[in-house]
Amino acid sequence: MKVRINQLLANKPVGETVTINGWVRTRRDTGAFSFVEVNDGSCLANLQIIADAALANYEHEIRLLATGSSIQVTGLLRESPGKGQDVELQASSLALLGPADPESYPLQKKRHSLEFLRELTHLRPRTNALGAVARVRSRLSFAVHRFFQERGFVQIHTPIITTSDCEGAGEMFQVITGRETSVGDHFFGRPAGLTVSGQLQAEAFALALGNVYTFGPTFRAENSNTSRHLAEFWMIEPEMAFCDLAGNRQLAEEMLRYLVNEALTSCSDDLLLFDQFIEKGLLKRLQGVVAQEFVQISYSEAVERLQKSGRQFTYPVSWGLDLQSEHERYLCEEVFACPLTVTDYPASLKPFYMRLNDDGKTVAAMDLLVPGIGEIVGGSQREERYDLLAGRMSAAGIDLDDYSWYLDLRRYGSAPHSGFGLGFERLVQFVTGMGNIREVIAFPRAPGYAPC
RNA sequence: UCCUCGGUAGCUCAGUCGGUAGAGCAGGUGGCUGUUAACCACCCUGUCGGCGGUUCGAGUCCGUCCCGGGGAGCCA
Repeated sequence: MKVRINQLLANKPVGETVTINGWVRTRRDTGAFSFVEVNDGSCLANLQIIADAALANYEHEIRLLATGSSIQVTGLLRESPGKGQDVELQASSLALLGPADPESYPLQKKRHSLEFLRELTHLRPRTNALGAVARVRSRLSFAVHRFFQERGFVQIHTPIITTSDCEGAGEMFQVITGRETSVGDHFFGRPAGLTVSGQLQAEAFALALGNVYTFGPTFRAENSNTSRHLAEFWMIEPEMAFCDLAGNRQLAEEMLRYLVNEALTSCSDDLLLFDQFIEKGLLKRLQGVVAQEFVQISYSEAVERLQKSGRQFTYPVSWGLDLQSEHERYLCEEVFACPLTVTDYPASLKPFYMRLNDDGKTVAAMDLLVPGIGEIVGGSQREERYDLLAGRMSAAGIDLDDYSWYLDLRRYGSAPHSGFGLGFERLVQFVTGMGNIREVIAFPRAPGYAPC
């Protein structure tokens, strides 16, 4: 019976004959037999194979098995007399499927730096840490859908090629065919780009179906070279009709807590590895996120707190100026030491679609900041009042004709509505403790960087 | 894009005052052992990131470019 190692280690069917497939992590020889540790990607743990010298291919194949080789093993599962594992597989046959030349195979049975592994984008999922990231990411992705589906949200596949920019979301990649010969000769009849956000289109569906969400790739042509930016990343964007900023904030916090809890319960082995080797204290931090209420303050309160802190900052703090990274980090990491939502920013700092508050100066915006990463969620209540929206668009220099469809949503049956964007990779960073966002996506894209 | 710190063996790194390069791991060979980052012995391994300059002599000093880390801006 062909089984996966995670099943085998969970059920421990001692006395049964099973077949496993996987890649050799390390081999140790004794006089009469060899220990072969195999990993099949189903879990972090390896399975220890006992390959006896009596096997036909022992001398010319098994004893030469190198790290990275793929093998198929059939044998009897039995309790292990040694320390370090409960069960082991006594091989009755061991077939070498794909050898890996130890002279040239770049992955060794030791720890490599994450920077080095990044140069081996195609091989790094075979390592403990990057394999664990892939499993955690997959669980989180699934949990995102479960979270929304359990709450009656409808998933919308908003367009990847778009002709609507979303102000404040960054620069767009242009989409052209290569056949265009003159300016104005556009495949779509007008200039098009890769989406920087599905928000505007999601709003159209929220104002029809109530609660919707998108979860798809997003593209930003910004020349950002940081540990938390990618040119191609995945974003989750819920949009809710008849929902104000408070409800919006509540959903964001509930969602973050739900997803962290999902990782804690279904990826405990992988998280243990991160806790040990990637970020000491990760588990404690994540458990805190699940247990405690997040802090919420307004932008004005934040400015006040920063001014009264007595702390010397590089950048000035004054009402009307944007909060700098150092300010956000101070509040989030030192003052509160927990996820922090900052709301109601000055209108001048935020894009046109955010709803103007009654004070006439601020908008119903929110940024959810987490320690170590900074902004993980950015959202707002949307401006649902036609005149106010049109006014802010004009002030921003936007051609109203280009966005007449968006204004229509306010012209007919407009309703208060809210939504946010959650950067999926930043979530995976937060959950795994990975310091660089390029470690949490399979094939990262960044300025000057797209190797495969 | 800006600031800053780096780039030396397959990997992780050391290299003093400028005098021609080393360790651990990996790899190879042999030995030993229910081992588990196995262990012991021996062997192999270099465009010192590229180009140019200073110097009798450059891994080391200067210029420049490329690449990487950290920070900043932009944001998710």
